[in-house]
Amino acid sequence: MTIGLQNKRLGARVTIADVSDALGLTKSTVSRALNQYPDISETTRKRVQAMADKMGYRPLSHAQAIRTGLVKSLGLVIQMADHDAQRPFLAEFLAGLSEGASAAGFTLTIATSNSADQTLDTFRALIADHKADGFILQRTLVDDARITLLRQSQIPFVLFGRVPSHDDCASFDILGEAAIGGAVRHLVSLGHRRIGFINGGSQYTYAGQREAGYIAAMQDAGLSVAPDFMARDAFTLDAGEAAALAMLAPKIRPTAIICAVDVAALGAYRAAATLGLQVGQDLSIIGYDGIPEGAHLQPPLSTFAVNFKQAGQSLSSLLIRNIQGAPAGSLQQTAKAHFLDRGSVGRVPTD
Amino acid sequence: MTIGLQNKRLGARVTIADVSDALGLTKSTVSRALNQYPDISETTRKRVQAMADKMGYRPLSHAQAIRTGLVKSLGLVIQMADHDAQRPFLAEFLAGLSEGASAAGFTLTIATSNSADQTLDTFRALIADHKADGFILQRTLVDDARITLLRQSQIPFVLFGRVPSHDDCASFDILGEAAIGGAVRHLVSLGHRRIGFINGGSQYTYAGQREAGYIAAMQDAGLSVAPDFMARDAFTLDAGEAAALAMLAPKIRPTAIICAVDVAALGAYRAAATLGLQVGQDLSIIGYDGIPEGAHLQPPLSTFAVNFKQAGQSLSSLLIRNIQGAPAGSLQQTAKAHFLDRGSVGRVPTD
DNA sequence: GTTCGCTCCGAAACCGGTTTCGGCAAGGGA
DNA sequence: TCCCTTGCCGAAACCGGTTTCGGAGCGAAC
Repeated sequence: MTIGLQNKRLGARVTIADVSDALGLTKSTVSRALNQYPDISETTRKRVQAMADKMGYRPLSHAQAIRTGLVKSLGLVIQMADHDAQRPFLAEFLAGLSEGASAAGFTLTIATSNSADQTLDTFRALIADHKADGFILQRTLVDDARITLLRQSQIPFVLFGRVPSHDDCASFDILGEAAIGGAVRHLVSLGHRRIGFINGGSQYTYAGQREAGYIAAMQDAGLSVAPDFMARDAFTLDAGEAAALAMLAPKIRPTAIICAVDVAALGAYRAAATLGLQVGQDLSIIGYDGIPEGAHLQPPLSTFAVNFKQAGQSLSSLLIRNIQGAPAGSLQQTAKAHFLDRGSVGRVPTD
Repeated sequence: MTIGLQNKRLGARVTIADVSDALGLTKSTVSRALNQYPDISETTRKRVQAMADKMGYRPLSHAQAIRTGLVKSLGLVIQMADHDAQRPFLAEFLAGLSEGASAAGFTLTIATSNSADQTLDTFRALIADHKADGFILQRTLVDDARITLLRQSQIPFVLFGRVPSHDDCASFDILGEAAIGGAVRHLVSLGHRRIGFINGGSQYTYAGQREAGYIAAMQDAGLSVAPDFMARDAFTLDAGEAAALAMLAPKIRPTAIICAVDVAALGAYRAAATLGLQVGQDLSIIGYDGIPEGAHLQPPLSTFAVNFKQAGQSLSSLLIRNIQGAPAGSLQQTAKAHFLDRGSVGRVPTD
């Protein structure tokens, strides 16, 4: 009999009650069957599953949420900043996050903010309204208030980056230290011995890692790490230009400069032009990030590209596992940046 | 007495029952009071509101959703494409959408797709699971399957663009025809009479509008619209270069070229360089979109910039009004692109 | 003094699921 | 044969809200 289906208006959603009515079972049995409860016989489990598929039943996630507490959504708060190297890759990053999320039946809830304070407020609001089961934190800071907030709220989260003071968090990161170390070794193999390093914003965790990679590789090569050959907090074109100019001004100057962020490398190109140095010949430059502008430079910038789509996928998959109960400490992954050798690197000039 | 609060564990969410208990009222009264029902006295309404504020009560949107049918979320499906001029502005666009949404208590649910077919599947999934109350459709097509799908699903949506065959939809759009028309008039005022036009992808609705703006302004100025001076479907750098080369090859060639999209203008720069033409002197070029690369060209590209943040805000606000019952036909807004006069335009060359 | 009509709130059903609890029937051991 | 598990499902409570319905209380009209 199809009693109970009669009063349904056409095109209305098929509920769990519709499925149970069609089978002559109760809602509870159907629910437990679909959720793999052990006290349902294999026979009826398959029967229920088949009927649910046939009728096109899809549970309403927000109806489930009120009992289970899971809204099946991942949260991302994008903080607007002028100088954000990840900006050109936002689409790829979102694509990765989205694919990783939807593969597990999760969706992506995003919000934006204009300042660090507003970011925290946004997090508080999203948490209070339980808009997401967990959050992705990109651009991690050495001292990151978001982590503190999420920790005390006991909400799952995953870091895009590694934070030394919170090394037990779930995280995914690109091995910046390995990339920069590789850059040093590559330059050394081309005969360079005076290699400068222009770092990015010290407040970000990546800066410490890339600097450590630089120093370690220099020491391994038996090269001195001269303070004059190191700059910090250059995460804009202008700052990169200024740092490069300062580094290149003395008589004894580097024959190669590694920039922790591509935008700083753009500034280094300008500095080279100002000083009449030919990039790739008189001065080798290696960047990091793989921003589109780098490809249009003359010569094109050799740099380390990051696969942001892959990063997004890994992050959402890690976060979902954390939400489903896996301990955060066991959810840590890393990947390598990919070197794009495009022309701004050459043998050490013979003078 | 605080009976009923005792068995609450610390830090647990404050529910509507907690509020009603604290006031000695029932859940239903509190609910109706907070939702401005007319059958609640002003006195108790204020009393309830005050207590709710004091206790920090915030209704769970997904708990409301199961009865009201509103999840208070706007959906956006981002289709990945290599040649998408809006890509660099995705962050601004999202910021606008997010601000407009959160101002009304809505959040943003986003998904990505890799093809038109997958986009439709994604929409179907989001609709089936009722993940959003309405959708934003950007990059509208002349023949847009998303519109058909959403129409027959009877889901609210708003277009970023105007679609002639669906002119009764809620929409926001930049007046591309006005921008291109303005470009023509500007060039005419500088003495140009042979003005070429390189259009973008014909499948997009913007192409028809910008072309119409070009033709109308040319005719208004008493200038002929030569077929040789018009190209279509150039939405990549290479295509723009090819179109510009073809247009500039004959003896009688345009002294100015208007490109419907900036990436095509990048190609036009290349073509000019190939032919030994100095941009801004021998050849004037005007673009449209305001992509970042344009600013780094020599000379910087004069182009029409779009305020994507504003667009996002308007779109989400229009969509929310539609969701709340306003007829789609009454929800149509337009805005103008902003001309950035940066150096790629000059007086007509005297030869 | 009834009756009528309002205003305002409580009781209870409802939304679409999940989860606890209890019980029936079949099977096994003593 | 009786009792005790065990497997399997139904009944009902529950989650956190919304909405319908009905009725108590009060003032005004007759």
